[in-house]
Amino acid sequence: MARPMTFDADVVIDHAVGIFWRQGFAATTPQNLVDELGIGKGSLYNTFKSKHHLFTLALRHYSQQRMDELATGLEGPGALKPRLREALATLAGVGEHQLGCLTVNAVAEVGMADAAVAEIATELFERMQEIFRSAIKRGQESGEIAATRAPAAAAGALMAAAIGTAVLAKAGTSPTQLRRILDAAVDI
Amino acid sequence: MARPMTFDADVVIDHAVGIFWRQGFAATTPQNLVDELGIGKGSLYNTFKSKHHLFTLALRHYSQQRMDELATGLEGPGALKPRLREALATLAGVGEHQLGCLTVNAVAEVGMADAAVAEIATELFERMQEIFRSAIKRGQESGEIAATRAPAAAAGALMAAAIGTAVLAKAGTSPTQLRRILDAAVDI
DNA sequence: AAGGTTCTAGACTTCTGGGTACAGAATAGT
DNA sequence: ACTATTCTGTACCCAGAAGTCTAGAACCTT
Repeated sequence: MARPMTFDADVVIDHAVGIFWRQGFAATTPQNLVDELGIGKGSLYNTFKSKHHLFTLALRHYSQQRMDELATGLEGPGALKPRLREALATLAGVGEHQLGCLTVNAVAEVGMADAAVAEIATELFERMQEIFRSAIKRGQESGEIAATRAPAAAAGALMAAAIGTAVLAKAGTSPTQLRRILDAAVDI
Repeated sequence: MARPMTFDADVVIDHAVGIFWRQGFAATTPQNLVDELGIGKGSLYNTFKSKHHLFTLALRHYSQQRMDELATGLEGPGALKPRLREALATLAGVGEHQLGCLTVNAVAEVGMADAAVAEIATELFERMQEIFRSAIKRGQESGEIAATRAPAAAAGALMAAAIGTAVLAKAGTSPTQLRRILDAAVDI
């Protein structure tokens, strides 16, 4: 018994991800959002409360999507290393957008000063490490990776490499060089 | 035949590094700078032209300082690996400020959108990789590191690990965990 | 088809970021 | 001591960021 919303909030959040990704949080104005999302300011603030809140929603959406992608990308039979390489390259956006990782950007921009962002980022990093860890463990069981290495620490190193590569990608490092770095990182 | 400046520009720049490091570029207001630097707005804009220009000066100052530190830290005789570990930990600010790396933060915040920042960052990354590369080469000559590895690629991987660790540090990861990650990364 | 309710567009308001202008203070040379 | 010059501090300015408010549109129920 009331007028229904003319847009799908999830679609808008998904769209907002791209905007924040390109511009960062501070550099994105409400006007930017209104223009690009194609909804009015009233709807924006009615539905999402504030720019900051929309940002956290976008960040969370992005994190989950990325981690699901990573998990499925590493699963399945066959050689692990090429899968790892590909997964890292995808995470860092090598060769396509070169925008780095939204979460990494967010952490670097606001860091601990923003509790909500810090929490989402911490969650993502934990999940990422866990995904890497289990992949490494599987690799060790199949004999592809030396069993001498502690999976947790190696997973952490992989994660650090992924994050570092994302930053380098954003800084404009060439895809070929990024590939070489990833190859070296995966050869643990 | 004119009134002399009552402050040393280099000292102020050095001080500004800390402010930008803690708060980021966008989140730092001219008022912040005036308050913390202890100079008037007139002097600020007279001497440094704009907030952005001061930022680039601070960033450059920081980069050079950090890289000099890194280079001297890796020189000298003795085992290379502990030196590397220590150098990486210092770069990422493990256990002290945990603010990550100013340059990394800057890249993640503004990225390619700011040509000056991008240039300084690229320079720093190149120099960092070069320092790592020559250290690795020395390690190979002394037999501490397997000669099968390509120094350039390994240096890139080390750099990525350093950057990633800096981000993780800023995200609030515990020093002990960061140490473990660095240990794994250095064991290439 | 009428009414209650919720959504929408966008004009409007507030506030602050970033910077300028200017009056006065401190010097070195003469 | 006087002056030309450059520095300092502060009041001021303007644009735009973030958010509010309201008139009216769209829908569901009955």
